[in-house]
Amino acid sequence: MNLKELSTLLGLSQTTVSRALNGYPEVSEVTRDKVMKAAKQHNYTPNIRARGLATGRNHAVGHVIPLSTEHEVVNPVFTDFIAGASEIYARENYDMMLTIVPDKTEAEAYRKIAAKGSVDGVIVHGPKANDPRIALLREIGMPFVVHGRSGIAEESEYSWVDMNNTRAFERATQFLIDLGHRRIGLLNGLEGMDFAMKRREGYRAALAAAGLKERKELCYSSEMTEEYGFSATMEMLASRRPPTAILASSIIVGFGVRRALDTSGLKIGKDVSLIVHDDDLSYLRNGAAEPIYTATRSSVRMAGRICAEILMEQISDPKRPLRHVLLDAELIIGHTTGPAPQD
Amino acid sequence: MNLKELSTLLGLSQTTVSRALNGYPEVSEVTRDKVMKAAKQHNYTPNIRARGLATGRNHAVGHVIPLSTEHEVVNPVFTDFIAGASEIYARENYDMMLTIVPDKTEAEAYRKIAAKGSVDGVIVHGPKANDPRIALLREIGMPFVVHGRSGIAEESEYSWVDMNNTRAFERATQFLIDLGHRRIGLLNGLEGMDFAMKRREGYRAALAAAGLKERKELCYSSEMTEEYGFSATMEMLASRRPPTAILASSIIVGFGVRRALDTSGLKIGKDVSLIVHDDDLSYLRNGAAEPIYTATRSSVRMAGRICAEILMEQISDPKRPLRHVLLDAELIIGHTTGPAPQD
DNA sequence: GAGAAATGCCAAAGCGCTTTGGGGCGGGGG
DNA sequence: CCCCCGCCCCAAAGCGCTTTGGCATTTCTC
Repeated sequence: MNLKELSTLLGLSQTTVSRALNGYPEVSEVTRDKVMKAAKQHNYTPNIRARGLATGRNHAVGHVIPLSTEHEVVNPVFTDFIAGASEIYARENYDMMLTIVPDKTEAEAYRKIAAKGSVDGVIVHGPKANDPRIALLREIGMPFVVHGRSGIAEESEYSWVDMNNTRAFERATQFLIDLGHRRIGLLNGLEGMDFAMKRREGYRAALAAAGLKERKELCYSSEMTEEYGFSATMEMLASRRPPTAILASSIIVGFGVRRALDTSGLKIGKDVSLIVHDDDLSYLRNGAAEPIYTATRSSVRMAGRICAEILMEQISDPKRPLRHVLLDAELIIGHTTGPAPQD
Repeated sequence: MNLKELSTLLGLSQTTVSRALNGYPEVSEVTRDKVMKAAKQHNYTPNIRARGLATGRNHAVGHVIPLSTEHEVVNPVFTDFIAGASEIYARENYDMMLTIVPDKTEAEAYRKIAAKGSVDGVIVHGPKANDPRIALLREIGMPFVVHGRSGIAEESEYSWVDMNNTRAFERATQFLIDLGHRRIGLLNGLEGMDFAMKRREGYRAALAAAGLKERKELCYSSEMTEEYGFSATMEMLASRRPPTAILASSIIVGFGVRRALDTSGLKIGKDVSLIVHDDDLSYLRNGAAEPIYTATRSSVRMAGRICAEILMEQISDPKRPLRHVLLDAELIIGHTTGPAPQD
């Protein structure tokens, strides 16, 4: 069923039917009702391509999600981020186009997407500390929102939604120091990612404030897998001066830490304390009633919603001022932290 | 840059340029070369909507992924499935449209997608044991491939890619029985999902073969979260006759089991054995060199690739016979299983 | 009651592409 | 020398929609 068929069926012109459907004031309420009913009855939906061609607007946004070339892993937070974003898209009747791209060829992917002209805007995932995509997108002139930030570009020059990584890890570290811990391991995300840099800064700041030095042998950074959590912890535990507390950049890494401690016969929250960052993923809830892990928490699904909302805004009126949203992570106390053991 | 501009720039007609670009034989090689070069140089890509309008083919496929309404969780295997599928799409220059839909309104979502006409085919995720979507899609007449199967429809009437859930869980159960286990807990996926039914069948078959009865109090089914693994295990352990082995439907559930065992002071692989199903997710690798968990393993990323390939086939030639791919899961031995403890 | 202002509808152009149905031009066969 | 056939290329139609500009018809104003 297309517009033409529907309109002849109704004995009206295509113009009128189109206008009735799109809420233009030039048609009477009686006609509009009739049209609406007929459309519903015949399950008519305007062909999105044709509409896009005619209006120049696509009612679609793109997500380009980077695939770590080295490790072939796509960040598991995307499911929830996208779930959040798609709530908004559904409401606004927007489509979501997904492209998974090896991180090396990302820039090219954006260019291609822009040239194909099938989306009205994009969301940038996983910004590096020094990310060329921001400049690229500004040059192309396509609306975009960054999930996170990138150290290199002026923050005021693009829209972003980020959590306060620095502050979160500063507080977590501080909390451990207050509990008497002096040797605190950091299992950070992949070096080069902006969020990882910022977390390390927070960690470092808290240490400095307590007059402690950052020790290189306690700082790891890698793709955030369970195996990484395990092996890095094992390595630290085997060292001459093992940590009494560990900061892990994700709950999955935390799983690995837990396994390493078990394997080593150490009691979590007693022999070694653990704080994880918790993205509040739906399939990785940090406990039901009561949190299991002490964690810095910030919902990535919420971030998805906000990103999408801002992007919609930006698309519908490109003149709108840029938006910057900094989400605060809460520090929630679970069962994996306790006072530093006396030695 | 559009076709018109490019063609006047070259002093050729739009027809010729279009044909040169699309590999039609009616243009000379010399001209084709010139056109290709110019296109590359000016970063020209045909507007996808216009092409779609003209050809009736969209060069896009849809993924509708169900969002568990009750639990608001989207299955974490999608990241890897989609990563696999998108390898194929990238190769064929297809776009991927993603829609996340509360599972209640899925049927409607498919209808809408069909009416909008923006994709050439879809992949069906998370089929229920009794899933109306298959009949619906056949009725609509849109090419589709199911990831998994659905008990209700004739398997020969649609294309699917599934792993051998029944066989995998039968083997795993068998393996535990051979180790002397008699009380084996099953932490299955959500009841109603086809894969969960099939896994339970396998479990039951192995028990029956050994002359054992399936015990209701040892069979759980739920959304596959860590918390579920934990609490179900705790519950079983607290019962009069706790299990000596547990079968978990995902590695994440397995994490929860591990935590429950730790909490209870039980040694995994000694006091209680554990086998998990491992979808071989990139961010949840079951160990690096050596597997940690004893597991039934089947790569969901591979399944994604195969689904996408079959769908492409089906789209390019709808007359092609339907395809059915049954992937076998391997049983890999890790450190979480051992002989049943003597009591 | 005549002119002005709404009101409700329509015809046609145009978005950027593919594709059908020619048409000019050079070369080989009769 | 003429004709016909390939080889290359082109003009124009059409995909399904929105939107501009315009034309009746009705309602209002004085």
